[in-house]
Amino acid sequence: MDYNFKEIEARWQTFWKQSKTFEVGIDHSKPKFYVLDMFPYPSGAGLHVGHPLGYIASDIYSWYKRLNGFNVLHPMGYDAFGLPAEQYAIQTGQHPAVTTDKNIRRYREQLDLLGFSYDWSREVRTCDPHYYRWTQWVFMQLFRYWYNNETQKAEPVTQLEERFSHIGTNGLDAACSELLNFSSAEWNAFTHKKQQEILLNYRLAYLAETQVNWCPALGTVLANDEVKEGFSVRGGHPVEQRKMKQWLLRVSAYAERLLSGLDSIDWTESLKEMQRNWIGRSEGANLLFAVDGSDVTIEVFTTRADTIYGATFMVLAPESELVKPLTAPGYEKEVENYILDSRKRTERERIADVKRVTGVFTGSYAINPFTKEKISVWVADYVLAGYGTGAIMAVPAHDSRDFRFARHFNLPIIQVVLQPDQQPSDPSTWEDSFDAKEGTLINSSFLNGLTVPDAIAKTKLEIEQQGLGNIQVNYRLRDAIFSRQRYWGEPFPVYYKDGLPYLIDDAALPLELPEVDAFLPTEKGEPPLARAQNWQTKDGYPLETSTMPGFAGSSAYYLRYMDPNNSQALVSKEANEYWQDVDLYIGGTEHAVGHLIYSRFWNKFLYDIGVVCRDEPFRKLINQGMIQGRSNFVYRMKESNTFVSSGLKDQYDTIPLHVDVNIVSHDILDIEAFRNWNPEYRNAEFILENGHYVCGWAIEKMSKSMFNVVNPDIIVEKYGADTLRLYEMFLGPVEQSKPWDTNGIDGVHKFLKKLWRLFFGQEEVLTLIDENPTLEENKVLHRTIKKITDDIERFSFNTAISSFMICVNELTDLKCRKRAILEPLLVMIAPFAPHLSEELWRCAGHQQSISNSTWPTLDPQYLMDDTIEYPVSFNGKMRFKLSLASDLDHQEIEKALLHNELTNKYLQGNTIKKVVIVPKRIINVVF
RNA sequence: GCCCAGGUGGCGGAAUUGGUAGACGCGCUGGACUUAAAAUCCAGUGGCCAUUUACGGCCGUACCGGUUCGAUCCCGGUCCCGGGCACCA
Repeated sequence: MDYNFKEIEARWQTFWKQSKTFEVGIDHSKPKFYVLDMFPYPSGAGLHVGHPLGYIASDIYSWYKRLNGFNVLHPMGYDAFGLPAEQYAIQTGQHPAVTTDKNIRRYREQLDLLGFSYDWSREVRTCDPHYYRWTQWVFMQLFRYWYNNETQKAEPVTQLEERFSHIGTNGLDAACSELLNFSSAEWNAFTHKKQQEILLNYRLAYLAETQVNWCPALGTVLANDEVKEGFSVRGGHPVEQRKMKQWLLRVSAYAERLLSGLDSIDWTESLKEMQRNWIGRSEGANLLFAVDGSDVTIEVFTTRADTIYGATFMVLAPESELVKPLTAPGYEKEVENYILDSRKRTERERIADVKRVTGVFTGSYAINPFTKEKISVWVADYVLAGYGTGAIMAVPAHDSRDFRFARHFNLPIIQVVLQPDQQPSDPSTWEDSFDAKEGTLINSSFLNGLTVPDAIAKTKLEIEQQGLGNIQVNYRLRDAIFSRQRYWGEPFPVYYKDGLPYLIDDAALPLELPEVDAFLPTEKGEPPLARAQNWQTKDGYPLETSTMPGFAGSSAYYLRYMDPNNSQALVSKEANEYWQDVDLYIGGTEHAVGHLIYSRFWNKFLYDIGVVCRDEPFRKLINQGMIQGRSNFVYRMKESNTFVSSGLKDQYDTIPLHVDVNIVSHDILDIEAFRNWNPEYRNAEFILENGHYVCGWAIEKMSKSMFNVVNPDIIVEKYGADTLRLYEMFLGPVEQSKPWDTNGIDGVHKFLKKLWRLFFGQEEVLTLIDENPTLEENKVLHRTIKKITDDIERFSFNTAISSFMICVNELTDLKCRKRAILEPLLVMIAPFAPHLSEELWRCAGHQQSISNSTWPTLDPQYLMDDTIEYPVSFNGKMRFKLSLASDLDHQEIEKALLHNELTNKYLQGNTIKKVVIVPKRIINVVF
């Protein structure tokens, strides 16, 4: 019987669905295992072969765990709010809910074709009110809590109010926007409105003024990737930075815990490193600079207080509140113009563009608190308002940006750190700054001769003693801006009274997204929700018109899968305590700092308030690589409709054009299909080589515009889902990016056919032999068990498939048809090729699904070898192999070696200096 | 610019702890089967040199240098490509 994948795959997909094979529930008799994929955003383009890569890997692992006796939670859903659907809605007028639903259905169809073992009864969609009521609910809790630095945990704002009414801010150590001081008497005397304003200063969800990319022509706020060089991508209108009142989440309160939590989880070091950099903890000092002839003080944060004697000027961020008071008469115009100019640049452009040096002098002078020298105060956009205090002391000799600035504006440069083994030199001869992390201090009064670390410590001490500032731990991690001036997102459960925000009743959740007449901002530039009729509470108070950002819905979805239909809670205690946390999380690196920081924050907060039992949500994390496209090219002769085959193209004047990879096979163009592809090519002529038109190729991003998109549907149609699953894994390590090339797929397809033949031979009915296996057969099986188990454990699926190929080749050579060998092999292949395995399992006489069977046990006796083939090297070069009994000791090996005549040949009369013997590995003769 | 990852045959990749570089597969070449094709099977396949009996020799993991008996792997530097950089998700 032939391998008929179409029939087999349809049969088992139906079977799994009907018998709910992969639906799971709480089962205390089994250990739990939670395997999660980062849920997709259902885009209109559907899935291409790159998307399922991680899903296949996680599906294999889920099967593997299931076969090893675990109760495996393996769900899937959709991250369904987002800009593309809204953009499409603006263009076509179609409601985003409609297009999103359509896209989800398409995604589901494509996912179903691949035979994943998801428990679809747990599906979630972030845009579903039953789901987003819990996103809104978490937001409400964030509003109701503040962060106590003393207990390192979130606590109810009601308790904070109580505290204020008893002792005021006395002894309070809270995460807040602004440090406040008041007594209980003052608190009690404040109006209700004033009290609410103050509480907002502490809430974990709070309102604040932030910078946004404002496009006046479109009347809306733009995302960073909608802005290019100061203009909107859509329409090319000018974009400026504007302050706007927005919701923020006080993520920074959790900075220390987000940092230390990394030590307890099994993520790659590189990913942890990215998060550490994102959190950006730095120890330093806040230092106060007086201003000459003014009572304004400039506060700077510096990690390099030791270089204070080299601080020769100061720089304020253009957004700094100090700019205005420090602009001296006569300088207003210039400063004003500079600030207007800098508003045209996005933050990213300001950080990345180090070559362009811009800035303006304020006309003011600060006093260096140590040298007492007057130093000029400047405004420049390389200083960012969001980090530290929005002002810096510039040490041009030892910071490259400060150096370039000083050079450009002719400001003094003083060397204060001397590199080890060097003499002081005149900074005016320098080409660049010396960004000194080590060395000794010079030109620095009481610090002279100290090493950098010692000088830092001594300066800090001095700062504290003299009251010039304070020691401070600073984080680069910023509070997350949580408002979007968009339609297609979660509405805030918030209304305004007297200009202050209040939460709506819990009972009013979910607050559903209202209908609007257009998905655009209003004429006044308000967000789309301002268009909704009656967007207000029952009492007539206006509701918030912003919506939540994309990461809101994805921050706790892994919890909702544990208990997706619970209408009383985000997740029940029982479900959370059973499923606990995600054991394995697979997704792309593009989420390394965004989603993966926010959801850790979100989870820690829920942990603090007792909703979840685990402090960290994702125990182990694997980043899948991207699948790139492999584009094909045809070469058209200029000003003609003649195409030249790749090998001959240099003999003509040609331009390369992308051609659809789906009409090219092994780089040979299907000329007929090409002519039909585009009317323009109907009458195309070709210059062939060896009777073929050979295309050129290149590795590029997989995208429609490159005509290199390959859909899983086409592959499944032609080769079947099992082949696609296998091939995606065979392509290379999951974590690595690699190009998709359909040409190689024959190899794994042939392998599956060969596997099929191993069971069926030429017969119509499958008959396995119940004889005892030979030693050789057992060796093949157990070597494979060892290899496959190891490979799956370390997520090396590509090498696992190679091992299967080797195993099947060997068993085919041995003509093995024995049940005791082939059945364990089948169980191991089931995670990779589930349809084919179920079919053969059934044909072998089993009534139950193969998913109910057990992973084979390794018998180490079959791994032993009596002899070892030692590679013998001379001075590190492998020369010949020596077969020796495996139980020989060091001396016996050396003896055997010296008796071998080849040894003398390669010694060429030299005397042996040393023989290195690594047991069971290698022999190296040194002469 | 900063942070992270990667660079091995014609191609995807393997080498798990510093120990035989190129497993496995694609492609290519030759052969078997066939009227023919498909399918299947067998052999060869990093480069250069040698090949007149046969054993071969040299080079080679982006580039330069170092550590080591031994380096694709560790260290220092350079180049190239990909991802992220806070409103794409």
